[in-house]
Amino acid sequence: MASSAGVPKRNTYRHGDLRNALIQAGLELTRDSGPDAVILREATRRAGVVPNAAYRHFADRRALLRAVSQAALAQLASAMETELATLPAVDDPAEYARARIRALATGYLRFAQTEPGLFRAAFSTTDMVDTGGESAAGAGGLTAFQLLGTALEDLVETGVLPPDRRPGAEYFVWSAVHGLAVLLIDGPLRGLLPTQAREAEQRLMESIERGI
Amino acid sequence: MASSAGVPKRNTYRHGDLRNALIQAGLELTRDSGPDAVILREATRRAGVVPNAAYRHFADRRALLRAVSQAALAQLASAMETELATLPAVDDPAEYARARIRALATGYLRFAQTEPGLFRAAFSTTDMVDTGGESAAGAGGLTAFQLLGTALEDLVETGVLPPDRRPGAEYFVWSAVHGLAVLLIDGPLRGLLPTQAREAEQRLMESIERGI
DNA sequence: GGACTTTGTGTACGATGTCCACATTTGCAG
DNA sequence: CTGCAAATGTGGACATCGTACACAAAGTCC
Repeated sequence: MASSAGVPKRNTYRHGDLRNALIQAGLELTRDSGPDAVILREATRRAGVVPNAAYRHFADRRALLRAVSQAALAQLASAMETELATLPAVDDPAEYARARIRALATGYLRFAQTEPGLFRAAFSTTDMVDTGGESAAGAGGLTAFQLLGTALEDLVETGVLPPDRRPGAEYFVWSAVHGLAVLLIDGPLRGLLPTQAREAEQRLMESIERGI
Repeated sequence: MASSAGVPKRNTYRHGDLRNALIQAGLELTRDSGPDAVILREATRRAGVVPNAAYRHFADRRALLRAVSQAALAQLASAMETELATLPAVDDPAEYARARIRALATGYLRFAQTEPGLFRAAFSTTDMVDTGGESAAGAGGLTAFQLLGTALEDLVETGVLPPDRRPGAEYFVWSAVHGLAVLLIDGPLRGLLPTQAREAEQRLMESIERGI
């Protein structure tokens, strides 16, 4: 019932790119619900391979989940980069730096709400030591945190953020944005109308700018 | 291996308080890791009852998990109340109102770090419609959000928070605190030394006060 | 062209969630 | 009281999952 012979039935004994196929399948699985939906057997099924084949590429289910998580983090980073790219040029460098922060936050929140399953997966694994690992980076080669970091750096250089308030700033910004994202998709703010969600986002970003 | 006859072996046919026993067992299970550890069969085992008995009290595993989640939310609220209670009296009502907010945040963060498993469980269930349900309230009868709400109310009354900034304020405060909690126990900030965690908390609370 | 390594297969086991039929007890109507 | 329905617990069964172990096929390298 889960898989109805939708697999191309490879004729080579080797799959060729199983590891990636499994991660891809994992992404699909997590997409419409969350990391719990990443079933090892189902992933191998979709890759047209016997369950145990997965163990040639991942130590166990959790290892697969970690890889999927990395891929999801990369997508998050890409979403943020994309949002950055839409920024129109602004004369005032200070204002531009501020706009970049807002854009990053918007990209983060947008991604969380558009792809809650992937977002959950991205932050699921308790033992993800490497949110900074290169496999978590977006197309531009930077991870979500590095993106935020450089934006904060610019904020300091343009004189918007006093240097003595720079240390720890990412903790605050990131916490606020991440917190809202989580509350919106899993927490008690889930079920807010899109309009209300936007209001909350606006309100949050104002407070971030004021509080940073 | 999991359960080694540690159950009092009831002699009555009826358990008497199975529903509660199951929730209690669920809390124990979730305590040292998270909601995934809430195994229905294991819970019944600990209650000294056959697996299917659970279905007389819960529709399925997820229903049990919801109940456990509510209980965890209640513990969170209690932790916050406790933190509130430790506040020494202060003359300045404005300063006192501010201190209450800080205390609530501290209680929230402390609970998350002391009992990460319970904290995860509290916010695990995707369909928790009732974070405001009475079963989620602490000893004082208020839920975590109600506690925050009344504190914000006081902030307005004492003139600290301009009334026009009141709407949506809880989204911001809560997001920031919740976000840090999550990042600290699951996210990339996990593994921060306790001292560093405290610093991050301090920094966050300053920014919250500034940004609110 | 053979030996070694990598990758996929087959079979099997224990554990879990849940279903269905049955057993025991409680509580209430008469 | 008595008897019967509702509530609660038991037993057995099934599909599914993660994973272990032994084996098979296909690359790789001398």
